Amino acid sequence: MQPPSQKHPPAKETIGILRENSLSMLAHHELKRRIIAGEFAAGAKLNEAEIALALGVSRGPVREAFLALDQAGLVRVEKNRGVFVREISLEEADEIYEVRAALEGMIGRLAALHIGDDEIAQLRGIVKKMVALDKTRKAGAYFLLNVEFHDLLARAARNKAMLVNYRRVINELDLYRRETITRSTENIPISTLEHVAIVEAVAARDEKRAATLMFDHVMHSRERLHCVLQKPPVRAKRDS
Amino acid sequence: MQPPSQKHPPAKETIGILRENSLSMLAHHELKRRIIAGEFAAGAKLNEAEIALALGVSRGPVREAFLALDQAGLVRVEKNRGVFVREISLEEADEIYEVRAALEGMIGRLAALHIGDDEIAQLRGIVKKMVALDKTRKAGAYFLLNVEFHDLLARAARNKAMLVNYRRVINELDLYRRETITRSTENIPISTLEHVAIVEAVAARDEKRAATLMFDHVMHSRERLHCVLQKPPVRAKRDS
DNA sequence: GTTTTGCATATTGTTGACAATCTGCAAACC
DNA sequence: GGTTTGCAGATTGTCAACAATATGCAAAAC
Repeated sequence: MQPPSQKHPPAKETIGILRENSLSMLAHHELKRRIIAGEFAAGAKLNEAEIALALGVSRGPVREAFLALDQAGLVRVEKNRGVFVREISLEEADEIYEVRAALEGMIGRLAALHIGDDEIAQLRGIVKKMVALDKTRKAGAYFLLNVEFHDLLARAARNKAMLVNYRRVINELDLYRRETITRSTENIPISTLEHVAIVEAVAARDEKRAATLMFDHVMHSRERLHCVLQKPPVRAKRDS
Repeated sequence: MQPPSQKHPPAKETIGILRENSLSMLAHHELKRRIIAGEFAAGAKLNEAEIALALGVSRGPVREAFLALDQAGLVRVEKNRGVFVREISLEEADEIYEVRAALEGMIGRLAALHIGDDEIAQLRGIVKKMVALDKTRKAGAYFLLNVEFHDLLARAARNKAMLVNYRRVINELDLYRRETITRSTENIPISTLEHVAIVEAVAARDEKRAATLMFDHVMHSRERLHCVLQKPPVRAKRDS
């Protein structure tokens, strides 16, 4: 990538990273990061040669990363046409919210069983910051706290398979939420109340209540999203 | 792969498949099929060159397929060492069962809302065959009916995201179940009774009951697995 | 006898070249 | 004028060669 004739090129650090990860994996992680961070427009075409050049590798590893990202649901691959950042429609987001609700319900149940006291304290700290933010109504800061809150609970569930599945679903949802540019702040107080109730249930080791509260919290979030978009939720009726 | 000088090489059929799928995708699907079918031993090393030769393609597409299969949780990739058919430990299987229970609960709920009368009839047909099998105690045939039963319900939920996630989890579980070679048949009657109850709840459009029954059914399946293995389920206690 | 070192082999990681396909535009045709 | 046909350029799909790494074995060292 660059001549090795430099005082101390990242050296030990870089060499360690290169030892563990192939260029494909590096490309995979970097592209994943950029997509989630929103550095590519939704539906944007990702040019193989261009990205290979930008990452300083050849097209092979980039192609391998693309296939992996396709499985992760972050890009869409069309034969002979290219790969595109996945676009999530409102209908798809609704479906994914239902998957998330199922997972979060179980996460609440498991967290109530396995969470440690230190983690409960951390949850309380996050909620405290959320309450403080209610006054300022800063959507960006609240969003980050919300992500941290739910990820902490997901880790507290002590279930690696659950954590992997949860994060994949969250990544897909972020792909959509990125499109609803600036999210409304009017619902923050309600959401915060729900978070408070969840922490109490988990801290009380009440698995049934934690599961129900988490499930409902996600489904309410979905409804709140529709409120903001001023559209009724889809699939409320029965089809054949 | 072979000289084109043959009367009618698959022609239209093959050309159509080749038009839609790249060799990477073909390799991905074929390897996925073989892994799920159990044609590779658990933990077996998959040699790039060997498989490329067997599939009649070069190593490139095979490598791309490997990375995708890694994301799908079917193989494990170790840098500079190779890819191996993923081995699922009992502890991992326990975790995955909890993910599955969460998803199946939601599937029961959604299926009760959206399933069609024709599908209810199909479910009843499957259960009928299961009841008939109770007498013969053929584990293999029962296993296939069970897969069909749950997949039909998953499709009846009318949620593509849910279906994708459900099938991925099932594939991972099959990796484990394949190891518990011949499964005990003693629990078939109990499992069948649960299936009957589920169909009734779904047919009655009772979403709450369908959700609970499906969730419990999966968790009971997990317990039955442990019974057969004569080991207590893990993670019954609380860790820090 | 045990451990270590060094090589030979096999396998994976990466690359650049070539083939196949798509896209856009302009000329020809009706 | 509108449609079709046929390039030219760009992009993707595939391959085979080369580089880097791991593995196993034999010889040397202690």
